[in-house]
Amino acid sequence: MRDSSQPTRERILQAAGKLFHHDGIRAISVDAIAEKAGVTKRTLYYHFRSKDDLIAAHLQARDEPNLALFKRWFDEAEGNAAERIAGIFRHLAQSARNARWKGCGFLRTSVELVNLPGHPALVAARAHKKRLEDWLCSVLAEAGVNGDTSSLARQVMLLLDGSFAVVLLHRDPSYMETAAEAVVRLIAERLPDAKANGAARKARHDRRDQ
Amino acid sequence: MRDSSQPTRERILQAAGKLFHHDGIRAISVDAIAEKAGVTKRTLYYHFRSKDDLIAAHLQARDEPNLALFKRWFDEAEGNAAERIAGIFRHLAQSARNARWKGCGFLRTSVELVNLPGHPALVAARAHKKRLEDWLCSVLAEAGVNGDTSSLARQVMLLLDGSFAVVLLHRDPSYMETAAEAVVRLIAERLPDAKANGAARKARHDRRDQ
DNA sequence: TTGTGTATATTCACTACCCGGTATACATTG
DNA sequence: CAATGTATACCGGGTAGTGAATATACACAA
Repeated sequence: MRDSSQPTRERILQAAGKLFHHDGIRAISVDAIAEKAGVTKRTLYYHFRSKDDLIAAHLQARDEPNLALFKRWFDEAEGNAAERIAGIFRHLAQSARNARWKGCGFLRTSVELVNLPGHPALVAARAHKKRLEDWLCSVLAEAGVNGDTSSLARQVMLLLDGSFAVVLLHRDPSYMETAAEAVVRLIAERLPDAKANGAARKARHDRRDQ
Repeated sequence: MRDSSQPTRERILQAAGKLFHHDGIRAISVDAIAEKAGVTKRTLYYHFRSKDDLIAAHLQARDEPNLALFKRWFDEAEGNAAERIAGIFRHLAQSARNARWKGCGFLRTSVELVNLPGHPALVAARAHKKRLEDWLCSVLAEAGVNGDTSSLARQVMLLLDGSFAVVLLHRDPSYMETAAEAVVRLIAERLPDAKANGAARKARHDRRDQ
């Protein structure tokens, strides 16, 4: 593929990203995206086979950067694993205070396409969430969490996606602080370096029994 | 309003409910609703001022029954408050195993209307979720939960709406069992009748200090 | 260097259709 | 008659997607 083709495709994806995020994929027309990108609709259809293809490509393009952002927030946070994961939620709360914040594009897309089971964008959305959950699972395992780390990672995902949904509905970012508290409570007592904590001692004891 | 007007209006609402739930509000046309209800579009517009009005009326009509269902699931469950709230999640998991299950209509509507901030349906959706959270809060308070019951109710709501979102995305009801586990862990250690539990003893001790 | 073929990239104008909502006339009932 | 419903037929506007022509860039031959 030629170099000069990249910018145009990128510009279309960027324009689509902004508009999709702001109004939702069904509310935005192909014409609006083309206009925002400064190209003709016909050019858009040269780079993408259909609107559905464009939606899928948009989510695929967001996968990596989104994951990287979460990892950066985790890396930059201080404290044990529980506190650092909670840090992600606090960063999210900060983002959600911006009026333009519109929740999670992957989640929203999966809702908007609920009646199209095989849609490629749904596949991309699921893959993204799965990758995030797997990363959380590995982080918890590395932190030496007792018991079933994959179950704990799923609980964190429930709180994360719950935050996206609830904050979008109520437009109240404080729910993300609430989620952060829950995350700490669920993880902290399972960490090996929990000090003088009855529950943690009991957990370690249980594990020794097996 | 006349008696004979009620069935027609009801039939329209019921048809709209089924179609909205199955495909989403933006994917369903007014014509489709009218046809499903067995009336002409003009009749529909006699009973409802606009499609937006119909959407809002639909959510308002679902508010009470939905709440009642959750309360019934709670009442019919056995065990302490934590177990009975977890019972709601297990009932939800059972529902979600049905292929026709499509998540929470209130949540989905709030996503589909994200670009229309003042939409009456959004008001209805928020009111419903608030009512549910308030009910949870009162249930927790009656169970004698230690500490901040409203914060705990918010955590349960995060897990509930997180379940709706995640299960809809992955089409995997087992996440609701995971949520049930998290609910039990978050609530149980705060219950006054927790036996020989170090964490619970600590919680009671903290409260005595204040 | 100049001409020519070819793949890439883009534009304008267009179709066929579906959408929410309505004007108007007709029916039923008290 | 008058109020409440219902039916047909229609409107303006927006939708995803396309046909045909054109512009650009570059390889290669004369």
